[in-house]
Amino acid sequence: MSKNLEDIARLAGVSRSTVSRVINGHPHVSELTRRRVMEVVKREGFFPNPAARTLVTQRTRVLGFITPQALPDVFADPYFPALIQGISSTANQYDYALMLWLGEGTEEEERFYHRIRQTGLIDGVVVASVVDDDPLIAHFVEDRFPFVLIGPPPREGLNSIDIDNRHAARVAVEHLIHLGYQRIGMITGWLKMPSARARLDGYRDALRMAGRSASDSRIAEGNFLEPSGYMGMKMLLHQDVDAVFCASDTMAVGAMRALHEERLRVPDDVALVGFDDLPISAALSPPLTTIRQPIRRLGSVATEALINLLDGALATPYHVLLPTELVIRGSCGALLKR
Amino acid sequence: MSKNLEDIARLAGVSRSTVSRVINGHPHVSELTRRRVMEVVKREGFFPNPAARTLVTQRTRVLGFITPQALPDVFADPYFPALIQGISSTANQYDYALMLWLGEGTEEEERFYHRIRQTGLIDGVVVASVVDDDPLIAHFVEDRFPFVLIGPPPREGLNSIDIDNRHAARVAVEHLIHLGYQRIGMITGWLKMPSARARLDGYRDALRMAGRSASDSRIAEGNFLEPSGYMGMKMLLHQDVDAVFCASDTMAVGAMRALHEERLRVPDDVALVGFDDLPISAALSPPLTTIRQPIRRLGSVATEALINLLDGALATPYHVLLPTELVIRGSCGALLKR
DNA sequence: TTGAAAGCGCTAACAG
DNA sequence: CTGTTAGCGCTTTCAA
Repeated sequence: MSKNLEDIARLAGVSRSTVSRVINGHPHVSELTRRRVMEVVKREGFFPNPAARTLVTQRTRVLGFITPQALPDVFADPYFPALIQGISSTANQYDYALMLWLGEGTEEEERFYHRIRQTGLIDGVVVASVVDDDPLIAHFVEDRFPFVLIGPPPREGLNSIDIDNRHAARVAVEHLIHLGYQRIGMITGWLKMPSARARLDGYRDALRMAGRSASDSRIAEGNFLEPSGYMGMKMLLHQDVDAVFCASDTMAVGAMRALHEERLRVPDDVALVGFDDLPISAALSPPLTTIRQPIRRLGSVATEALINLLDGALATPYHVLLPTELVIRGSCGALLKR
Repeated sequence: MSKNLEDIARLAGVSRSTVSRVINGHPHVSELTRRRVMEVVKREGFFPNPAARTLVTQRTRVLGFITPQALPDVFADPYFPALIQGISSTANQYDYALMLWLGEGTEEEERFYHRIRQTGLIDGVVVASVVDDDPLIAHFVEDRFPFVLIGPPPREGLNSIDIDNRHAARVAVEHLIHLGYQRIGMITGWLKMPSARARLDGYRDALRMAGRSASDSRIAEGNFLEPSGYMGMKMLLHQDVDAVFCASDTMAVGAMRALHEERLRVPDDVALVGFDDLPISAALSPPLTTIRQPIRRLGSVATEALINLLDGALATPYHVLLPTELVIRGSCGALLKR
């Protein structure tokens, strides 16, 4: 049904190879033939069969995006859409298509990996949201399959990109310190994830640099989700905190719920800082002070890095940390005069 | 580097065709050879080159998912992740891979469509979040390219699936009516989207069936997003409403913000019902009464339909409306004794 | 039940 | 500058 190179060649009165050359923009084609061929190509709405092309070039111009963890559980929020938007738009910009694999948890990583590889048809992958020592990574390394990581801390031989979680967390906590809070607690993310640990480190950094001891009794372990924020806050209230840094806005919402339930006010009784800057965060009452991350950008930069890697133009090892921004709203109150 | 059929054939002492038969599970292969071949295949970790296979079969076992609108703007929320999870997991279940295209708004639909088609490598697509008479659809129809729609109202010759927006909205508003509210307003979604209009219709249905006139002055046009909920509520307050049905939870959050600002209480001064059941909705104060939609399921069912379509096993025209669920929480209060 | 051989549509090396 | 030709790795008749 659909025409092929041969048909176009015949229609244009040239050979198959000439049409191929024209289509691929090779030099050494007379301006006249080029024009004649292009005309037929346009008229017939012809485009080369990608499978055939792939068969010989070994390139598909398709990228993959993989998240082994079932994302919507971990990042119930705009993280995933924003990331994927960044990846998608950059891929398109460089004329790549995008394939997607979401882990489901129900399936062993081993099978997951096989599904990805057997599908073939991808030149390289962006991998996000891995837990530590994800076996997936080991496989990619072993198979020498091109990939770029989003999220994990820089490591030997891996190309990766992330936001500066540790620094961002430090900034958040320093904000509380500057405002005069004395007993600052933290509700952490899911500590199996590097980002969660980095934020915890940042919290400790801030306290240490302010000459305070970071008592572990003021640290509640959460998992990024709302209920864990609620429970974490309940727990921290026994520790008499006057401010809490939450490793996600979602947990901050949970913390607020706990506070409301106890008839405590934000920020008067307990101040709150979140992390993410969700769309709703500005609409909470009080509006949440939080850390904004350039998630979309994260996806874009990772994708660009991958494409460069495929072109042999990436200076490896490649490690980038994107800066974040403290967004000050009402949940921390003004300078305390204590 | 990677082995091919020929290599495996040699290793197993059979011909290329026999290996192909074994791999594709054809009958008429002796149990003995089958076993011998499979052993070599396993040992060598062999899998057939998908491009070569596609070249001859004209099938890729790859599905596409397309959303022409830049989703994160329209559905700032879990809609997108949930939908894509449903699609992805069902595709995987049937041993299909998934490709993704997100519209960017910056690009004309014409080019968008070409990008998709030229990439080739997909057997069919699931299309979500189209506005009315999206030119994309016309193209697919014209090219006889297999697709299933998520979201639009049933239409001649198109296979589509959706939740029953109209009925769901009616249920939501009837809930308010039963509770005794008298002046029920609505903040609509982006009326260019069929789902937004269907919800508006449902609102009118409920009022009409209760023998009330649906005064348009109590309808505020929004766009699904938080700020439009805020503004819509501000406007409706002039209309002296005692309850408001919001076409999205996100707008309900905005509405709450407006109410707080005016020092009005929910539900005592104004009752609120949302639509979506976001994770945070249960955590609002008061917790939001809302409509829960089976978004993940929507993706799954659409994908299954597409796969059946590809297998020539779909009874067309195919139109399905998935049921929703009213989730009653605190934002509507108890039965009023008026 | 198995093998030989013909293509699927394209790129690229080689001649001319 | 252009055409001829040999594959890329697989499926699928057709014979045996």
